[in-house]
Amino acid sequence: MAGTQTVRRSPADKHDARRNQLAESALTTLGELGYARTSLREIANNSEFSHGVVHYYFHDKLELIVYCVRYYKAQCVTRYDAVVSDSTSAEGLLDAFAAKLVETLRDEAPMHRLWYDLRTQSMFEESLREAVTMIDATLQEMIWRVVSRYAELADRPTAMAPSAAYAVLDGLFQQALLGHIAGQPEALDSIASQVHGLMPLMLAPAPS
Amino acid sequence: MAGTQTVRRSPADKHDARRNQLAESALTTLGELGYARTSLREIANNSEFSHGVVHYYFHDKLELIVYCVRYYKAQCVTRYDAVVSDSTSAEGLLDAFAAKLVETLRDEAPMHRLWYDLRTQSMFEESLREAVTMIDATLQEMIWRVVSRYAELADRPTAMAPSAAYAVLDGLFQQALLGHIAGQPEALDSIASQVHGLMPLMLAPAPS
DNA sequence: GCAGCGTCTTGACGACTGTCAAGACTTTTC
DNA sequence: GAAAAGTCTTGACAGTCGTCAAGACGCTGC
Repeated sequence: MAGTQTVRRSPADKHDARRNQLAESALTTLGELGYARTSLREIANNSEFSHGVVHYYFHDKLELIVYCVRYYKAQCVTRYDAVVSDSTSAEGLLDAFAAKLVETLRDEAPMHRLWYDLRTQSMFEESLREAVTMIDATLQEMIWRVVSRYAELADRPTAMAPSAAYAVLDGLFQQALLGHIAGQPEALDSIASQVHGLMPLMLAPAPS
Repeated sequence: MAGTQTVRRSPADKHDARRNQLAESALTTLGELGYARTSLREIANNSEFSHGVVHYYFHDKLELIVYCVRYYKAQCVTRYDAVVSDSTSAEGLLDAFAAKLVETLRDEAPMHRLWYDLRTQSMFEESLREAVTMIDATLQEMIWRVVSRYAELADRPTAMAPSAAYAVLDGLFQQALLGHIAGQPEALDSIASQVHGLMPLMLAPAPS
């Protein structure tokens, strides 16, 4: 309460800062190794601390993982906001959206395979389910902002429910990620053209 | 070569039979626990053998897993063949296909979450990649047989590449599986109606 | 019955894991 | 500057894992 100036921060803030610092180290490790092969010692090795410190800031390994997942969400959710707000035509939005998809696929593949890993693990481990369900809903909203804005710019109503639109685009993205990681160079171009072909189908037929 | 009658089988056949028997025990365990949490001892517990026998029939844990994945494929690949061959109209095929999707989702959820688990793990573990890529291609062909037959019956050309059609339907299926396992009762009805809405979009617009 | 072979069990090994307690080091407080 | 509180390291624990060697069991051919 008192003394929280620019330099000096409250102990609670510092505590949270350390948790975030550990979360970032953990996310790096998780993105490299995947959920199953990531140990607390390996996470600590990728940070500037020793392995015991994790239990000072997190009660559990699971608490750390869930914290990481939620922390990661905050970075994801605004990814396409610029695409939505900056586009002035349906075609322009589509191009920008596809380009952003390709960019995120190329630059953040480890984070995305981690997401798919965690989502799949939640089918086996109930403790992950709540966080995963919440993020999945957030991602669906994110996609829907793109699709509904696309419909608005095209002056045509949407022809698909938000959940279906998300599932379908997610399927394309996941396939592209798989191909990209497997070393197929055509995966990036492929996702772009597939998205260009698919998005118009999400709108009601144009009044011709 | 000699003496292979109805009753007596060659040692090589018996060897293969044991491998398949172990593969089935392994698949049961993998479907319950997932790739990461499945140990060789647990697999052996779900069979009538002890944990050491695995190393008699398989060199590695990984060799067992890959063998399982390939073994599992043989059961998958013909799943929708009856749908394709028995349908006489586009609407009939669509209904049968959607019903089969719901049935497989309801009755074989563990096997499918295992498939998604292994496919995701292949993004981290290269040794799984070859088998996964091969199965993915086989599944894509399976889906394409459905879609192209659907187009044939509807007397309209397809408007989507095989890979896109597979990715899109796979996305819907995965979302439904996730919902179903998370205990959402509406997941089964939802996938049926979503597929009904999506499949017509895979064909070129009807000449009206 | 005995040797030989294929099959399977048992028990052990080294490595790795999450967890936690004991204490060292640093910072804050009075 | 001493005491107290907060922060971090070290080392150990119990457990699990994949792997493998040694040997037991059962079957076949002689």
